[in-house]
Amino acid sequence: MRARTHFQKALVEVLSSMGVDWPEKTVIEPPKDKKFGDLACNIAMMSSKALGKKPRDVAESIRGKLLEGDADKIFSSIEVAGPGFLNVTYSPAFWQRQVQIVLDAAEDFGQCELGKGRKVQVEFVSANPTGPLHIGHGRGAAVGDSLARILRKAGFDVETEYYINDAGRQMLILGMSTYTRLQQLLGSDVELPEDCYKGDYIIDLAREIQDEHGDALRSMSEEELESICRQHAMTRILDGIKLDLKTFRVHHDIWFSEKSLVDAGKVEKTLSDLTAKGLAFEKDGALWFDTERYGDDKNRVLRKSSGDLTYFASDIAYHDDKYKRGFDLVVDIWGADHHGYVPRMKAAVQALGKNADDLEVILVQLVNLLRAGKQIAMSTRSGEFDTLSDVCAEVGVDAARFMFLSRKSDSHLDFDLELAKERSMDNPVYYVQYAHARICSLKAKAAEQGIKPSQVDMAALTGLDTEADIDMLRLLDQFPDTVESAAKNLGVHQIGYYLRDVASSLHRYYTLNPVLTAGDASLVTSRMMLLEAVAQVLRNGLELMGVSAPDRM
RNA sequence: GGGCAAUUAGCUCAGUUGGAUAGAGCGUUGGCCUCCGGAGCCAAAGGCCACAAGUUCGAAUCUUGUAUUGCCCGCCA
Repeated sequence: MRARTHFQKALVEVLSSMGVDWPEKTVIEPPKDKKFGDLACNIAMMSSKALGKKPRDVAESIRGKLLEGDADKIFSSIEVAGPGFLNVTYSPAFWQRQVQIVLDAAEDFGQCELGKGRKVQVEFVSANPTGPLHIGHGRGAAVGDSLARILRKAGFDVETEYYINDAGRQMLILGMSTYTRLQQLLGSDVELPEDCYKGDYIIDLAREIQDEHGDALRSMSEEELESICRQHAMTRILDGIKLDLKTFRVHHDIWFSEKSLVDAGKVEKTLSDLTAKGLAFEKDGALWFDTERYGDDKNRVLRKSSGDLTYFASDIAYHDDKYKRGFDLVVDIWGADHHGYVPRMKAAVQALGKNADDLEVILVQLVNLLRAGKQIAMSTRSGEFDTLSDVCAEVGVDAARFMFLSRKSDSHLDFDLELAKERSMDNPVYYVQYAHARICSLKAKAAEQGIKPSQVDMAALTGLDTEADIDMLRLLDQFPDTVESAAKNLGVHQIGYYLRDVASSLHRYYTLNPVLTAGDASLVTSRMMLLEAVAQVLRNGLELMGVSAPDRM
């Protein structure tokens, strides 16, 4: 059993014997300072009012009952400290069993029950298929994909989705851009209209059409040509996006077409439903949604006086569709410049009969692309920007993903290409991977010497009794808590910080404690098993980030 | 003008239901290769958690105000 689980269970028993309910704000956590033991709990302060006694007195009586019930001497000490904290220290034997727990669970170690099978959808990237993915999309892709992995690990039933904006004006502009480029290739002296996409990739697409259809193009009508251009451009760009994401180890279960919503009449249906409920109304020739009643600054237009639908209208229909598919929680990952869009979307969700909390929006801040400290200018309009595939090709998928996940989503990220290639602590992906490779190297060497830890009796683990051993074990025991916390707070970056801690502990352990040359045979094998458990946790953590754990570097 | 977010060591950043003496990396300074991978380790210095009030046993964390910075504010997508 894990330490926190054990402690909580023991406390619940003691409290119920005292006739007190478990206080909601009770916290059990490893204290900042090791001298306060392995775990600290504030339960005496939390329940002192209900018992009508001083926190320290409550703590003392809880302590007594805990020790009474501890027949197997799992606790090596329980202390009352400060204002009434209960600090417990576990026996070495308890910690040594963690090796077995990790090795038995193997790739499932870290799994927890937080989600209880709740259905969650994570929708991310969803870039318009009008051009290749750039580095900003890459961050959203890394965050979304990693979040899905974490939520799965935390016991949620997760589905990932990409929403394809294939119905709006952007597609017309894309078609027009390609069409114009094609005209130019055919020798016509036309200018590219102002709002068109100017990237060179559009010229490539036009050239493909030229190669495919040849002289047949000259006999086609303008409508036919535009349609061919639009179709070809969208299909090819979407294929490119799918390929980029695959290379980036990002997976979407569902690719959902906006056009399919519109064609099925679901957008119109949603609008009439809102109108029927009295939430939408006509004004100045347009149809408005009364988002103000849900706290938005102002009401929003659903259908323009021109008759065109706004994006907001199809977004509402889209989210309605999501909930009708049975998701308990919907997570949307957006660029932070869309933060003003959150209140109206939350309003829409409530109008659909759900709670505002049934939609979580993660805002991903902009990425500053740098090279050796100097900013690289990015602009889709001029067509000069760094694509995700360029960045991956230069620094590698592992470094890119780790870098994207190295900050809270909602804070700006400086992505320095030179730094991402560097092999130093500035670039922790190598630090963490190196820790794993070191263990693998030891294992290989051990195998040469005929040491096979997997066959060793668990009793040998009693040799793991130094402070360094216990520190290591305690840290491994925190992995499931880290997963749970990352899932609960949708804080994807927490995994990377934890892994840096584990790697740091491993490097220290490795430097200060001889493993293969420890002398005593059972000590050698028990240390090998400890390191095997460390490697397992590193692998599991890196897997959550979508980063590889190489055996050799 | 209104709204959202941010402000923590020289730099880049962690710190989430309020907990004990505020942490990490980089950089700086000084050490560690007879030794399983030095892409490593150890140690030191470095802080008024932007500022000011408030809430309470206790505040980097919650409330209010101020300052600075970024972003958003269309019948755009």
